[in-house]
Amino acid sequence: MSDRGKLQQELKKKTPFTSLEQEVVLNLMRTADKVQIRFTRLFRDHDLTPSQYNILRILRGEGKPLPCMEIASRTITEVPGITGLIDRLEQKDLVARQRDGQDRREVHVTITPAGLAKLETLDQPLEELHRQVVGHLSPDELTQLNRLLEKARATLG
Amino acid sequence: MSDRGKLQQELKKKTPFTSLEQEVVLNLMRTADKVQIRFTRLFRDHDLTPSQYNILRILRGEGKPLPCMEIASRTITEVPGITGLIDRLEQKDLVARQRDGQDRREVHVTITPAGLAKLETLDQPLEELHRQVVGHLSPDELTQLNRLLEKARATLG
DNA sequence: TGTTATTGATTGATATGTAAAATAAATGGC
DNA sequence: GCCATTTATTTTACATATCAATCAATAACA
Repeated sequence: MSDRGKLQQELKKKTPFTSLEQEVVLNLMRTADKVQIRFTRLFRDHDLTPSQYNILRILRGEGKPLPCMEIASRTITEVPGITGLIDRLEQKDLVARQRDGQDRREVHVTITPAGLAKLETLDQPLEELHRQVVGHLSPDELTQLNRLLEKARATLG
Repeated sequence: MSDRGKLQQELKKKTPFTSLEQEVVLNLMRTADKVQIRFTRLFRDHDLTPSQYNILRILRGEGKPLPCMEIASRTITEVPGITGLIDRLEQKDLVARQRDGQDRREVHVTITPAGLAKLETLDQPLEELHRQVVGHLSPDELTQLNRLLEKARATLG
C-alpha cells in the first residue's frame, strides 16, 4: 500500500488528499502527537507533566535562578501559564520562588535539590525513550529528517 | 551555521545534543507546534478551535449523523472530551444531537446547514495556509518528508 | 519632580486533554 | 424474565493553553 493510502486509511477519510502539502501537514501533526503521548506517559510515571519537566530542565541547564519572563521565552508556555506551573512545582518542593533582585517585580525561580534529584531519575529513561521512538531510522534518515524539519520550520517564526 | 547549531540557538540550550535521536524529536515537536499555532489562529479568526473544526470536518466527510464514540475514534480527543466539544458546537448551532437510533444510549451528532456553511468559508483559507506552511519545500522534499514521518510513526502505535 | 508609559507577574474566564468514576441502556447467560 | 456484564455517554477533577484585565514596580520624560 502506498504511503498516501496508509495515512488515508489511518484517518478513515473517504476522500484522497487534495495536495501533497496537506498530506505533509497531517503527517507532521499526527507523528508529533504520537511521540508526545509517549513522553507524556513517561513524565506522568514520575509525577510530572511535560511542561513541568521542561521548566525543571531549563533551570538545571541554566544553573541559576531565572525570572518567569525568561522561563516563558524558552518554552511554548505563555507568561500567565508560568504562574500556575511554578505554583505546582513549588508545592512539590521542586522549585522555589525568590524576590531578591534589584527589580522587585521579578520573581526568580530556582530548582531545589529535590528538583535536581527528580531530573536525574529521568535522564536515563528519557535517553532510552528517544531511541525507542526514532531509533529505527538510520543515521542518514535522521539527518535528512532534521534537515527537512528545519527547512519546514524556517518560514514559521 | 549548521542545522544543529540553529536549533540549539533557538532553544537557548548551552549543551550540545547528546544524540541525533534527541535532536530529531525536539525538531519534530517544535515544528509541529509552530504549524499548529498557524492553524489555530486561522480557526480562531472563524470562531472555532482546532478540535471543533476537526469534528465538523469529520461530520461533513461522513455525510450522516455519527455517535460520539465514532467521533472520538477519529480524533485525538478522548471520549469524555467529546461531550463538552459537542456542547459548545451545539450552542453555536453548528451541530445537533439526536437520539434516534435503535440503541438509545447512542447520541447521534449531525452537522447543521450553518455548520456546513462555516466549513465552506474555511476551505479556501485552509488550502492556502497549507501551501504557506510547507509550500517552500519542493515536491521531492515533501514526498521525502512524508516517507520519513510515516516511517517514524510506524512503530508508535 | 510628577505624570505617564512600560514591564513583570498574577488572576480570571474559557477551552481542551486526561483519568477515574458514575449513570443509563443494552446484551448474554441462566 | 432476572441479573451480571458490557457499552455509550456523561460527570468530575486536575493540568494546561490562551486571552484580557489588573496590580505593582520601574523607566521615561516633559
